[in-house]
Amino acid sequence: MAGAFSDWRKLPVSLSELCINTTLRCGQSFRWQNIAESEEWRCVLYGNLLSLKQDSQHLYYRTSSPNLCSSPKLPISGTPSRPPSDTKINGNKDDHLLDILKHYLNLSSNLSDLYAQWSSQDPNFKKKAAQFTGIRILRQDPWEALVSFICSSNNNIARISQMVEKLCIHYGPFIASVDGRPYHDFPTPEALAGKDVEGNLRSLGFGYRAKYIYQTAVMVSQEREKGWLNSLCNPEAPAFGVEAKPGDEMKPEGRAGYRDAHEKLLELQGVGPKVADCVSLMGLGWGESVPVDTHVWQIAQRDYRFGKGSQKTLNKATYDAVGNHFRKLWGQEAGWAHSVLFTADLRSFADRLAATKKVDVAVKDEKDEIEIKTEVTTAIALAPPKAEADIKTEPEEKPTTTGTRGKKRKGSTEGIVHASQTTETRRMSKRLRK
DNA sequence: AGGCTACCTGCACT
DNA sequence: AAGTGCAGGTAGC
Repeated sequence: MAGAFSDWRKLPVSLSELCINTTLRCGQSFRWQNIAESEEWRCVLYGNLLSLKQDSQHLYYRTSSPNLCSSPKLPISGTPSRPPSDTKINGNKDDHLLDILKHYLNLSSNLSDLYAQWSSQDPNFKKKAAQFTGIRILRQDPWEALVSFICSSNNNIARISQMVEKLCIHYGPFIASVDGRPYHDFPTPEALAGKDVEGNLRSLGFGYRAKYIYQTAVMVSQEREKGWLNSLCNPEAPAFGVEAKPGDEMKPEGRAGYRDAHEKLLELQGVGPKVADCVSLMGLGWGESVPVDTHVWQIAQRDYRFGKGSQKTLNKATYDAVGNHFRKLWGQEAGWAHSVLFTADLRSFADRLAATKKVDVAVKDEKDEIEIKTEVTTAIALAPPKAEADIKTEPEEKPTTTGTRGKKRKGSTEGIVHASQTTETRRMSKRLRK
């Protein structure tokens, strides 16, 4: 199977700037597949089968070799901004891959600085974020984000992922096959607007979302201008391959472009305020978008004194009030901060909070820069439940990491075992230690 | 305008 | 072993 891929290339990134093990499975993208044996993550991006893994200093990436996936693939039509994936055979395929990665992983901004800023404004964020560093908002394809989050309504992450996988297999272009497993890209709006799509999706287990997806695909592919969805992007964070332009000024309810995108998304079937905000944040690059779902509403009530007095229920007014509050508290990238707290609240990450024994955070000023020292001490593994002897645990990932094994809940073993991997002790930079 | 309720499905939990 | 509740909501009264 290694033969199907190019050699690993690496990019220097610290775990506090990016933690793929958290970012790729915290409910942003539903398409990344974890390969347990090789500790890598796979997904098709812009027609390329991409593979990622990470250690404390580097992000490693590779792609499936083009000469090995010889089957003629159809051109992806209908998505104008999607750049051709297999141009420049002898050109810089590696550079192209790196461009995709930097864009998708949104690597241009300094996450440590953002965490420091959010922490200084909000004690609750500071407390929760210590165990959840390196969470980055991905810049996903807007259409994929739209369909994925239509699927997400009244649903759980595991099934959303299954549904997105089915969309790709049944309606997305085939890209490559590895270990007998086919990898497809995400389907175009045209593909999902075809005949019998609604009925087929229903029989594939999509439930009432089948109609929403079909109707939205028809609207986007037939009742809107080509490139309409991408035109709703934040001009400072445009679709892949499009040049960035300056945006407008921030306001309490968000920038004008964000409000406009939100309003237009609401016209689509199956898209309410929450889904519109998810698409705005993760697909259109509007950092101030704060999706308020059941989790966030609970967080707002529990930690930010919402839900009292007149605003008992989560209606339109309360929804906007929560978003405005977090924008005021966290600033222009409030949606990023929101995502960190959302992840900390996910059940599949619950062991990370339970296992954490002590957290020390020190912030120090050095000229213009702010350095953060974060030290997270994790409890030694709790005794695994009885029938667990044969459950595979990952080999020691790093010599510096204490061998923890997540407290296991009944059932979902895999998520928990993986969750504890990312909790580890980090040291400040040498520079600061002097 | 704001507050219900039905809606598909699979899985954890009783 | 069948039954219940819930999961990153939305549309339509």
